Amino acid sequence: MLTERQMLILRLIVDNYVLSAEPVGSRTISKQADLGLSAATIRNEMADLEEMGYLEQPHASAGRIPSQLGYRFYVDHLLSQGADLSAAEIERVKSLFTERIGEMERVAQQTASFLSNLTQYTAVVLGPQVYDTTLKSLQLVPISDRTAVALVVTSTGQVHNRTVTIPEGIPVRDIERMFKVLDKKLSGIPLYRIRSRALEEITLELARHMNDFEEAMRVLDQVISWMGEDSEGKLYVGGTTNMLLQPEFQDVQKAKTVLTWLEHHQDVMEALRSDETARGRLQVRIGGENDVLTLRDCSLVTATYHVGGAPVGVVGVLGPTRMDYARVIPLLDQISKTMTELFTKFYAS
Amino acid sequence: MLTERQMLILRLIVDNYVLSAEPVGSRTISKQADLGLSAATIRNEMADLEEMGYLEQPHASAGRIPSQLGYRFYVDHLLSQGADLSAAEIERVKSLFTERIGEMERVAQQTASFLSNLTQYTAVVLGPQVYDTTLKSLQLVPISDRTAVALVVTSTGQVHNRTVTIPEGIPVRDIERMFKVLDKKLSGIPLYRIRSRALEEITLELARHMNDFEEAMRVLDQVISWMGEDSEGKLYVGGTTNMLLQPEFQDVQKAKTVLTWLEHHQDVMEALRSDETARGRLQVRIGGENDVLTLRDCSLVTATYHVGGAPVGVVGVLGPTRMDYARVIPLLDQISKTMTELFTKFYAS
DNA sequence: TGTTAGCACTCAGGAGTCACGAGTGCTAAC
DNA sequence: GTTAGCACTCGTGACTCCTGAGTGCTAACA
Repeated sequence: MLTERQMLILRLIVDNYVLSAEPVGSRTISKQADLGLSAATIRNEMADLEEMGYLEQPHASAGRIPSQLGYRFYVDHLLSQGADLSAAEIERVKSLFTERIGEMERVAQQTASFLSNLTQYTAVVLGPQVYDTTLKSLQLVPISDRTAVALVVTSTGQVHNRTVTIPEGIPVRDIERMFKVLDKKLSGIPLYRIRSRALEEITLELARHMNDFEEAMRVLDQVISWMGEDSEGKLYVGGTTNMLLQPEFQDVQKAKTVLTWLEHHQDVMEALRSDETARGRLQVRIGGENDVLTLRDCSLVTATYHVGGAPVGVVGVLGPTRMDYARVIPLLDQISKTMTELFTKFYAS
Repeated sequence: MLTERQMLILRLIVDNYVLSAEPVGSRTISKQADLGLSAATIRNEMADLEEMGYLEQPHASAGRIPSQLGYRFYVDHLLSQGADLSAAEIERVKSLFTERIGEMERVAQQTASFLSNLTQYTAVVLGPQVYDTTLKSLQLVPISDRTAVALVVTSTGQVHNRTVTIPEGIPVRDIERMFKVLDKKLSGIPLYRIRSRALEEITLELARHMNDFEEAMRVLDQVISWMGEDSEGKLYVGGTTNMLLQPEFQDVQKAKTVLTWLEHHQDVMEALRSDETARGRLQVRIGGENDVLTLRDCSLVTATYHVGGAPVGVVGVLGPTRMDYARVIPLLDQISKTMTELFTKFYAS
């Protein structure tokens, strides 16, 4: 639909606007572009682009800014070719991950902080999900007469722990024994199944070992009940305050809504997870394309990382709609690839 | 130095300013106060108070606002009497803590969010320190051939874990055996000592059991090395964005400095920890009294909570200097008391 | 001697006006 | 199809003026 020239102009406008955050005028383009076109010509093209919905005019005597549709076209068609990182940059990303291997749980945290530093936007990382991971070990460490710490280690190397209080009347010894039985019986079983199926299966076994069965069950439930919820992976946010660097968030009220949203990890995770299940590996949600109303002035670029072909987590960058897509997208692409490599290598057992 | 009447006026000015965030004029006071004094009289007193340094005038034709010294006097002398929570409120605070016992690690987090909700300021909680706590259990759970998760459980019920990579050439079995030996040898020893003393002590023992001693030592070091650092307790922040509610932070630049500071947990922890070692149980740092330059427009009210007489953590509220001290101080006092009770009861083993 | 009424003075903030300039749309000529 | 020229638009910043809240001071009062 668009002529070559129109696409070029649209691209130049987006590029300029991303950089300056101010409406781009025809003269600016005519001076920059190699094609020797006068401002008047550009103006005609701009008018056409506006009519087609790719550009907007904040007010009559201002330049043009890209519309949501404009960004979308830019991302879909004007970016793909040659939008890759240089070999040097790829190396740089990789080196950041190889430095401190062996602290898997912190990788997500580090990635968030690194990514936000690099982009000057806010970074979000959804830690590896443990849905189809299995139980590796279940342990109980007594602390005092009535308290103990229950430990759950998953096949992905994640550790979950919960302090449990032991009801009066039951010796800690008994509970310890119960956990030892469970450890043997349950290891290797997927986490999400443990609660439903495994519980029944071991009921008989347990009853044999224990007197006060009912009470003991309650203790166990304290540990197991949260496995479902908690197996969802944690959220890591980096560079929240970078949002305040952007001119579009100089208004405190506007900034507050976004920052508050970022504080509600549940909501953020939901937004990220919906991308995880999407078809593509890399998602770009521009402004109103976000389901969340709060993000109508923001863009969220996300990439999933995988283990053995299955998506296990999400890396994302949140910024204003006027985002430097040309930089963020390849970067995120590379990072998610590197994370996939890393996690695959690590979890391969 | 101050007459009764001057103190009353100072108190009224602070009370009003805290509420309205706008300079308080003489007429406002004369209308409110029960003492039948005209605005002119109040003006005279105000002029005196200003001369003494307790009040300030933003500009000639404006009302007065409390100076740092004014707040200090208010906190020190005008607040103490009857500045306690009502019995009902005390109950309310207590009930919030009794609801979900058994999740000690989350208490700090919950307190932060609860406190920020209640005050509309930002809340910071320094989780229980584990300095003089001892090792309860040290365990290794193998994940794959070359990786394993090391678990450290402390006498306070906290769990630390780290993924370790096992160097080629050493069978996981050997490492497992080493950990079992260590578990027995080290349990009961204070965390901060483990690295220095215990290592030497068990060297001989270990050498007997293992062939590739050097390499194994490296694995162990991965686990132990971070104990010192990590035993410092974690920081929990709640209601960061509440800062943006305050009129004094409507300027994005001002807000950004404070919010960014809050993102640097190390710095915040340092600020809190300096209060922990201070004499009093309850600290009020008003504006420039804070060492941190960033906080010169803020006040930080902190209270320590204890276990067995020794301070183990800090609860704090961060807000503008124009803070509702009359509300925050008793609240924080009560919360720290309740936390002390709670932790004491819990850690008593 | 402390308190009050009255009055002149100050000053931040909002409303109104104006000029500037960046940018557009349109028309006519190339 | 492209461009030069020109009239038109409109946000922005500078300037002025006005208002009202609040002060300080003085003189009178109890």
